[in-house]
Amino acid sequence: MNEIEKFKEKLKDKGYKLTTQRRVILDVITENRDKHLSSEEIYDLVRLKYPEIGLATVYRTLQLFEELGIVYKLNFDDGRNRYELYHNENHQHHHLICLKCGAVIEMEGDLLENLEEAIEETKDFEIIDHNVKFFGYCSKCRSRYN
Amino acid sequence: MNEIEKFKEKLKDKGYKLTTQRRVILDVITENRDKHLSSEEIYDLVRLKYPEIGLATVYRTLQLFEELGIVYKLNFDDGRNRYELYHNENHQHHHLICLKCGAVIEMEGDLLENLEEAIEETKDFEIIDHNVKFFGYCSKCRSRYN
DNA sequence: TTGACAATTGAAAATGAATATCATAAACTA
DNA sequence: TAGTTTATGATATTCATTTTCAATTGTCAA
Ligand SMILES: [Mn+2]
Ligand SMILES: [Mn+2]
Ligand SMILES: [Zn+2]
Ligand SMILES: [Zn+2]
Repeated sequence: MNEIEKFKEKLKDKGYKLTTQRRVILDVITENRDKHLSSEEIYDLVRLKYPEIGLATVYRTLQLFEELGIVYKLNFDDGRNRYELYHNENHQHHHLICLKCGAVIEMEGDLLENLEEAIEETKDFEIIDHNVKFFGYCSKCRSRYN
Repeated sequence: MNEIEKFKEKLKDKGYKLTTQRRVILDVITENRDKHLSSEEIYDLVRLKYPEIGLATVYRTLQLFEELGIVYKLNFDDGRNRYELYHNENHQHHHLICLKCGAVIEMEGDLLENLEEAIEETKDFEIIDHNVKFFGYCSKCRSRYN
């Protein structure tokens, strides 16, 4: 079963229809799997392939994709939602955000075992997901420091 | 030197004036040091003491307090800014947010040594601050699970 | 203590991301 | 293909936050 078929099935499962718009939006996100695009950035890219699309459709579709577990919503504190393709391992990649140039670097590996264990024990809190961001200076920006 | 004097000095240092509005806003935040209030919640509390204050002043002041390191801006993904008093240790308390009741629990202690070390080494990234949130179910919500 | 001047304020308008509304259009299904 | 349902695009709306600007207030030197 190919990618599109899987996608179609995921939609059909919940009574959603496969539309050109949804397909194009998925394409754009897939072609930019390394990026962390905002809704409007996605809108702009989608319009290159499908100029008639409406902005509301993009917003609606991103919401839908999040529900379906196709996409993961990110918050980089820049006042807009950002999205990345959901890969199973999502619960263990962190984002490093450069305070100077805004670069976003991914850190694979969870490495939160200590902390999560301490939380579950001392706070009796069942962790479902986490959101870990580091702010600082990337290597480029460090070299041309002051 | 008392609290107000310190505050006055912090302002004067950068050419800011000590106004009644700023003093009242600081009071409200201080009296709620255990909470994580949003801008509008702060506005409502401030109005009880100083009804003539304008909403814009509250927003402006919270921004200013953040610049001055008096207050720390939080993002709990609920579409509004929240603030807490800055205490030196800020770089090491995490927030646990209950997905059911919205409770916010604080987890003292950093416990990110492993992770931060790995980042600084493998990514050559200098960490200035981090933002760590855990989403899950608090003990109350766990007991009346389903 | 006063006055000059810069900083601050409140009210109101403006912004910007996201959502809601609704008539029309496309997808699915029998 | 017809009939039903879901989806779409254009537009209006919401809501938090920011901007604007005339009027007020705090500071500090004289
Ligand atoms: Mn990522
Ligand atoms: Mn806190
Ligand atoms: Zn950088
Ligand atoms: Zn709870």
